[in-house]
Amino acid sequence: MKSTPILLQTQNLRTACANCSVLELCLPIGLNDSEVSRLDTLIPQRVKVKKGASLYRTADPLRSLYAVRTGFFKTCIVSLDGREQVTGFQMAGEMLGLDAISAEQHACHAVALEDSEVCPIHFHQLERLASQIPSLQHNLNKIMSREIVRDHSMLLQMGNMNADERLAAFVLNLSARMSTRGYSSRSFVLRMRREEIGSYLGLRLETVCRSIAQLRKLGLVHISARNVDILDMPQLKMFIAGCHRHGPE
Amino acid sequence: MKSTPILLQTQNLRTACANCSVLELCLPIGLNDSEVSRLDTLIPQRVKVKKGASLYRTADPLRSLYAVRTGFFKTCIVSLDGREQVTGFQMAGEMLGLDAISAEQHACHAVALEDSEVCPIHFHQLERLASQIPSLQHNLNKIMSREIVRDHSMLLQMGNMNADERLAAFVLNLSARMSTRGYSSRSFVLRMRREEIGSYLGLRLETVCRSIAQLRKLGLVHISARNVDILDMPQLKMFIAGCHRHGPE
DNA sequence: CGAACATTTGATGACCATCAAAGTGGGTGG
DNA sequence: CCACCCACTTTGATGGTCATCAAATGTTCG
Repeated sequence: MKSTPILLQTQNLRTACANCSVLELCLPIGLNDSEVSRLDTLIPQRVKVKKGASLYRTADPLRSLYAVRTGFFKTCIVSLDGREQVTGFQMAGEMLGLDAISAEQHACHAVALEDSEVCPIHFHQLERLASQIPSLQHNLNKIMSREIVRDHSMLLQMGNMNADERLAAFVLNLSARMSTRGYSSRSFVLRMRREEIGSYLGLRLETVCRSIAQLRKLGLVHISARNVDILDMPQLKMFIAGCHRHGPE
Repeated sequence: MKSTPILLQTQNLRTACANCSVLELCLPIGLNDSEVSRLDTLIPQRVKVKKGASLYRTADPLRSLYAVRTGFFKTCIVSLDGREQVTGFQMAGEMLGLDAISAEQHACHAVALEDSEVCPIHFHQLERLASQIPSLQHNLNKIMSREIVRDHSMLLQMGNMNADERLAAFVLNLSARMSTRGYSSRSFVLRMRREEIGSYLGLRLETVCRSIAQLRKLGLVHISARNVDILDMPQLKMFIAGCHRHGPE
């Protein structure tokens, strides 16, 4: 464990959702100016999290939810006997900590995969404010629901797709999220190691490598180290729809 | 497809959460009497769903969430190329439809596995009422969060457990939920077929059979047709904690 | 009671995990 | 700035687990 629990606090000046680059992806989406500034009051200061550091750990009491402002996180759970499962990767505009609401304590471990910055939102204050701002409550409901839909899609991948298909779906998912944030959907950089991709997809890291090689051989993507280039987006989408030969012919 | 979309409507008399046997497990938990009766007003009538019938289908517009009053459901999603994944089994006191909030339409297909009864709760009315009753909103948040935690636990099972362990975890999960509802945790009846268990666990039905045989051979459970008897609860729990020999010695 | 459906068990093979070793790249300190 | 080192990645060889195909047995319900 080289992760350090140190959270660097920054910016005593009032933070402002209104100026945030992911305003349109995040909790305040659709709120009017006055509502946004009321939400701002729940975020006294942003918090920087160094690469490799934990934002929170399993069983930490729920204090805040966290909106990722910049950077990249993974969340993982660990079974009683130490088996680890990455449950998600979170990028700018996405929320961390939703699984803590259920038992008032975090059910997973959140680690920054690069130097990152989050907006902590005190949860009980958020609930109170949400009861006064219907669209804020609705946004929170939608964000939680979206996470449920995403998880179900992962279950489909783990239950019904082979290694190559899972990797293709993973790459396409990242691609779509990059695109939503205004980055290229064709070319981007992976923030996580092969082992973490593997854990997320229910595969070993060697299998991830082999699937990368396979997709490259098919001319669908080129992945070298952490650099991803999607060469044939339509075919890649066809690939996960099962429209490809399962035999090598 | 033999499922019929017919929903039999019953009971014009006012329904009453207050008299419901799963009041303490369901959305109204912790509400006071007056709050419960306000929630009641959102449930004009209960709906019966025959075994094999669909409560809703993928892409149906979100109208209501559904609390299961009696019976048993499965939810499943289908990929573009027709691969099916069971995403959950729901019993009395559990909510159906949470995944529809995200896109205002259902993301899965809900089918009754036995004659069942649900309480439809008009979602937009629920949101409005929840903004007036903080503990109702909090309950909804907790229920959604619990679903997220459950899904993450399923991902751990699919990603890190072998077939025998998944089946053991599945049986233990049902056992705990039966117990919560006042039924025996040691002896109960499965409502789903082997194929549905398999889909849920990311296994083929034949593998489910073999894992059942394996757990029987180890003296942990006896499963015959749909009847489950847990013979050694502590050992069964140890089993999924990885505290068992992986080789046959 | 019988037909349709569900479950069980066996035989075989595919896919992926495991073990092993070589190759690559990034960060750090000299 | 370069070289070294360590962590990460890639590729190969082998075996185990689970999927597939097949056939027999059991169960349910009209």
